[in-house]
Amino acid sequence: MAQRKSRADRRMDLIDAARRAMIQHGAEGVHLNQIAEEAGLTSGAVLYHYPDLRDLLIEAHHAGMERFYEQRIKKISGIADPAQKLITTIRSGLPEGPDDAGVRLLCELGGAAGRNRVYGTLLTTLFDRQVSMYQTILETGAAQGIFTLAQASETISRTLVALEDAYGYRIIARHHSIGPNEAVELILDYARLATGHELRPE
Amino acid sequence: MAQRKSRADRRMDLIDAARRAMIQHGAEGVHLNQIAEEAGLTSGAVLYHYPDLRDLLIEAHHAGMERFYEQRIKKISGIADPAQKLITTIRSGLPEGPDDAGVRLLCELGGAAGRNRVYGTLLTTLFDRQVSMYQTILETGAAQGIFTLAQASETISRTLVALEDAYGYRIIARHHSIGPNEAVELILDYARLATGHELRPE
DNA sequence: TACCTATTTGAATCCTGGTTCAACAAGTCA
DNA sequence: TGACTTGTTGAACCAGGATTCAAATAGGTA
Repeated sequence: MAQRKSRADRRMDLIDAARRAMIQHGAEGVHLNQIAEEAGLTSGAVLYHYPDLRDLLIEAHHAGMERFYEQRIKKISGIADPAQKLITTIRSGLPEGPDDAGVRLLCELGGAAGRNRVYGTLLTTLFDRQVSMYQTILETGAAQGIFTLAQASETISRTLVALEDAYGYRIIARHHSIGPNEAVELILDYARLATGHELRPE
Repeated sequence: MAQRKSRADRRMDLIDAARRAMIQHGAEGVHLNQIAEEAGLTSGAVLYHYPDLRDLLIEAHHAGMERFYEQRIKKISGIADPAQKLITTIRSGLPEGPDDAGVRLLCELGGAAGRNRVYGTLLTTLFDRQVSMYQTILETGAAQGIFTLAQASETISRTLVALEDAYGYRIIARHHSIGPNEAVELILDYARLATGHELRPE
């Protein structure tokens, strides 16, 4: 028998297992048994913790987003210079490669969001939070006279997040000539135009 | 009994039915019976034409993309002025609303492309074709002295297609403050920066 | 008209996946 | 230690989806 665990621990395991299973089989194509197997449990045990599987899937997506967002915040938290901060932020929004689990999960959601209000709201919220994140950086830089913004800070921020999203999809789909490095460069090229800063990575 | 049809006609019907069914139930969550019902047939009849359902799904996606691309080409074909052409092209790449069937189908594919090479290739090909489309417009405009390009035409084109994609997802997910009009305006705002043209719709 | 073939049905069958639940195991606490 | 709680299993059950195929039927054709 699988090791017995506390309710809280097991739920965390299941959320993780669901994340992995969804990446393998799709957010909507995933089956209870696949999640159970991924968690090293039987389907009964999964149902014991989540009588309604949809709740587990939503929690898994939610957790995936939080993790994604927290990781970004963490990566940029120590950087003082707005220009370097901007560069790092852009990098942190892209998948590391076609198999990047965090972004894969987000991409899964894109289609489902059209059918499922909860998923739509989750994605929308994430988008808005990322926009705010960029806006703070841009306005700090502008206030310090480092950036000369060519557009409203909200417009630039939305554009940056949109570009991350779109190139994320390209990378996941294994575009032959757009990988993580090319995507960073494409986005930076826009950012230079929008901030009037040369944005050279240190 | 459903009206008897020729092989070619029936296959077209089925492709259309599969498109509708996938939009309702997801590219990977869709079931044979749902497609059959959508086509007004029994599951046996569907299997008679497509012994392997995956072939039907791929053809349906392919057809959806072709239609999407052809519609864009058609909308801009009569326009001579590069600026107006650019504006119209941008509009034609966005969904008309959250229920736009063409774009919904494309969004379905985003997640699956990470798992399925065929889907990845389809999306990649579409992306590249759209980039070429923009590139032609930009270079024509530049040659005529109407546009003053601030970046390489390929970079601008990629950025434009990426923005369309990303805002398409936002619109499908029913973002509260980004609808088709706002998305057009956001993209145009970038296009102004990149082309040096004010891009006023006539 | 009568035949021939391609298309479609409907029922039978198999299979997969979800759901339930009694029994059991592993802790916990008095 | 023994009773109690909680987590887990495994088997039984059920629903529904895929697959198969003989039979029915519509259209085309000679």
